[in-house]
Amino acid sequence: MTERIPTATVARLPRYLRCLSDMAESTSTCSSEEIAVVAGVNAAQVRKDLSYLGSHGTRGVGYDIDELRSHIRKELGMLNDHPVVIIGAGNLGTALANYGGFENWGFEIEAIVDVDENKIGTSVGSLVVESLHRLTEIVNAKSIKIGIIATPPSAAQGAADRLMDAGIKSILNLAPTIIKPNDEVSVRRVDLSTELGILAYHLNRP
Amino acid sequence: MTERIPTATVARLPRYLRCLSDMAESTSTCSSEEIAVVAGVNAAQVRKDLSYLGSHGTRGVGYDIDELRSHIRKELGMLNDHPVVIIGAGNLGTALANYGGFENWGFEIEAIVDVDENKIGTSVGSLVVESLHRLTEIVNAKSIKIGIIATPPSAAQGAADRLMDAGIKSILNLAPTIIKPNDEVSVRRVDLSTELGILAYHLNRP
DNA sequence: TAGATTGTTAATCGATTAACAATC
DNA sequence: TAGATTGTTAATCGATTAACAATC
Repeated sequence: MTERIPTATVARLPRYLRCLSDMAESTSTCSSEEIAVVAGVNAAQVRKDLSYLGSHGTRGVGYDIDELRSHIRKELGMLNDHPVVIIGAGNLGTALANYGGFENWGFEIEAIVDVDENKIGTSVGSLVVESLHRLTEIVNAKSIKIGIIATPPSAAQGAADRLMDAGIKSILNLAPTIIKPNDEVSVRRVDLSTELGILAYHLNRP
Repeated sequence: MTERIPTATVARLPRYLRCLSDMAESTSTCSSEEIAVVAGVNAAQVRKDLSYLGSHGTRGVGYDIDELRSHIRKELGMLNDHPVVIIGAGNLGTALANYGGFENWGFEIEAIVDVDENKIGTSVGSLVVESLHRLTEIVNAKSIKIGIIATPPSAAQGAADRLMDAGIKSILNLAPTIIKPNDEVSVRRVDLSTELGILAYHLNRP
């Protein structure tokens, strides 16, 4: 139960959670096969993934949906609040600050910072853009552990360095560049150009 | 050369391209080891990946950077233009329409559509938001093969259905929900909540 | 008990990496 | 030729899946 869960499994758990939410409306119990069909994966995969959370199913019956959902939420840390800071108040940073999808996961955008004097002080949703210089102060005051980089690529490494200096432990990098983390932080990168590039590649070879 | 390249390799090629751009400023040739260090992967991996493009290196010497870059670009289809349509003119769709990172890949946002009467007709960058009803017409007129779904989750499947009806072949789904594709299209999903969720999970177990 | 379904083991598959012959 | 580095094979590693005993 406390052993390390493979990242591939962690990445699938939110998907199961969504399927379970949908299923909860019509039934209170479900089989791995049913989850598998809705989630579009193999039933053995579902059972294996769920077994990392401990044994919460009942042989011959299946899984109690509500119980399973709360186990997954607990495992993913969704029961806690996770304050987040965004670096970069451009289009993408602004979109994220206004993005509704984070809240029911416990992610709350607590601050958005930028270096541009013209942006500092302007409103983004319910937030006011702060100066990057105040990053450490803000991170400490709000106990922020997660930062999102939404800067242009040229500024991304600088942003990452500032985040690491400020004591951030996890970084989501949305800038199309590779940043060098130190040993203390985990980084994940989402590169929309690469995603489109993979689709474009498959366009040519069906 | 024309054999199928593994998706994992396709996903790394853009990264190599970026490293090569950086290196091109100081040298005209480089080894797999040098690329590996900058890209943060294993040198054998680099050679294996590049070997899918055919043998373009020189033993004892390394790779010609310019030549390798154009081989990768060609393989990824970056030499062609790829018109793209965005469904959803909310914060995320607007951010993408204004996102500069796509152009040098040959991706051009040709249209952005929405169902909201209040949004239709308004400007987003150099585009005007069009009605979703005009999707097929626009897709045909501009020979669009790639669509990006930037709607709320509840509208994502409908958006996907419209895209497939219109003859779109590749879909990038940014809505936090799973869409059911037909056999004709390839779909990739980017879910920022899940990415944050994975980071949050790692926060608790270092 | 008979039927259903889990949890887990073992088999399979695919991706990564080490090693090294080929060769510049 | 000696040194360097590719391209590729074989070994390793990890993830997925099939199979089935356990058991509700």
